[in-house]
Amino acid sequence: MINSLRGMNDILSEDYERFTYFINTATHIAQKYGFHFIETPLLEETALFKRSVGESSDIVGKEMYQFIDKGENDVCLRPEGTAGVVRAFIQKKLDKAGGIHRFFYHGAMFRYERPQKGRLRQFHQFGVESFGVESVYEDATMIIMVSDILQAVGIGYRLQINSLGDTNCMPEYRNGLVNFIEIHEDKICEDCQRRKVTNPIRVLDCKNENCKIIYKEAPKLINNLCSSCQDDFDKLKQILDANKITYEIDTNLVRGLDYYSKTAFEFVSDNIGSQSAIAGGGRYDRLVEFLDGRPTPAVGFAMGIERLMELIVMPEIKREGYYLGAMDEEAVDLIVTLTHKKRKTAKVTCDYKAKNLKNHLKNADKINAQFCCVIGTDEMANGTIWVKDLENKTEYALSLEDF
RNA sequence: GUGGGAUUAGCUCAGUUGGUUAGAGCAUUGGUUUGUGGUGCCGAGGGUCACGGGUUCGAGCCCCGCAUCCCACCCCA
Repeated sequence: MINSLRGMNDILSEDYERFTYFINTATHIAQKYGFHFIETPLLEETALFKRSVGESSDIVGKEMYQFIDKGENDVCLRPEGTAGVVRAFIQKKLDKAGGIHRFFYHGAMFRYERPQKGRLRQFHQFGVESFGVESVYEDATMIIMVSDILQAVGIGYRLQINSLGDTNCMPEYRNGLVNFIEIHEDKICEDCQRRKVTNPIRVLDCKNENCKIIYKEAPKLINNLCSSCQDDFDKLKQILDANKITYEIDTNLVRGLDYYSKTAFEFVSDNIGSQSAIAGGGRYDRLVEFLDGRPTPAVGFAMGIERLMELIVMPEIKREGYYLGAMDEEAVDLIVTLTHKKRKTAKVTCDYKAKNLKNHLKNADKINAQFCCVIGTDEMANGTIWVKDLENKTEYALSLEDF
């Protein structure tokens, strides 16, 4: 038997119902916010991710499905959605066109990691990206949209926010942090010593207990923001307060992707194990120009659908459609014909085997049909079909023309 | 990539110190006082005990390897 590859799942039956229910709900909400669907390729040039997600990130460093194709191109299965959308945005010259462009997407992402609950090698994200809006109102709108989506599917969450600064204040802060790290260099873990060179901000996120204690004394970016970033962060909090979105400020929240600046946020759930981040996002004002576009402010988020799956509260399933069955072999042809006629307007399931009434009722009930319709000898004789509404238990005979 | 646990019917799980033919519930399927479901009763099918080796007279059980899942680390959605 051939099995699926490690960390790659089939989605069917009940899972598929949940999956599409989420996509449909999120799509509907994104459209209400004025976003438009965008589909980008699963395969992109490796350089795209190296330049956007960043060489120092774990994603690029060790988690990419990277290979050389038959045309000798260095390519990757996309590990996240933003890079491709930004590439498309630039390639279609929307950066030069100016104005505001808002997109949403959903689809498979690939990361070569060790799988566990809530972490797969092929997984699915729903995300949105907004280009051309500098205002922090847009950042808040992103957060509120995530909140709307989660609420719509019945998922509780905690929201953590932080500001990562911009080109004004971040470099200065980073220097200060590196100085601090160097003073304590002999006491921190190996990972942090590496991070000092590759991406010093990441040390704040270190899980090593010893390191955590040391970094309590470290300078905090939140206290070193330039006035523009500080104003935006204050405004963001004010907007969230005004819209009754509760949040926690997590000064150690540093997103793992290099392209973020200013607003960073993460939605977490306490009910799904250690892989608790269910949505994450933030502002990335520099990314478009990093990828050779005209400088364009941008902000977005992504949600991990598999992590949401078991939390989604599904709407009550309602009885729907018809079940047709025959009680005599001679009536089978007739109910098959009626099935095809009825399918033009309704969901219809047909049983090809003659059975007694009890069996048909059982079957109709099992598939959640609203009407169980049966033809037996009596009906054959007088040209009718027996119909029972399984919801309100009424039953009646219809002439075949009226059915 | 590192460490730990698990793997027995379609699903959820029992299975004694290693000892005849590996069980249950649910699901599937057949019958049922001969045309009334979601909730009766009786029966049936369904297992290479993940896979590959080893120890033993004998392995679901012990040992080694391997795959997958789960948990933790790392990191992220």
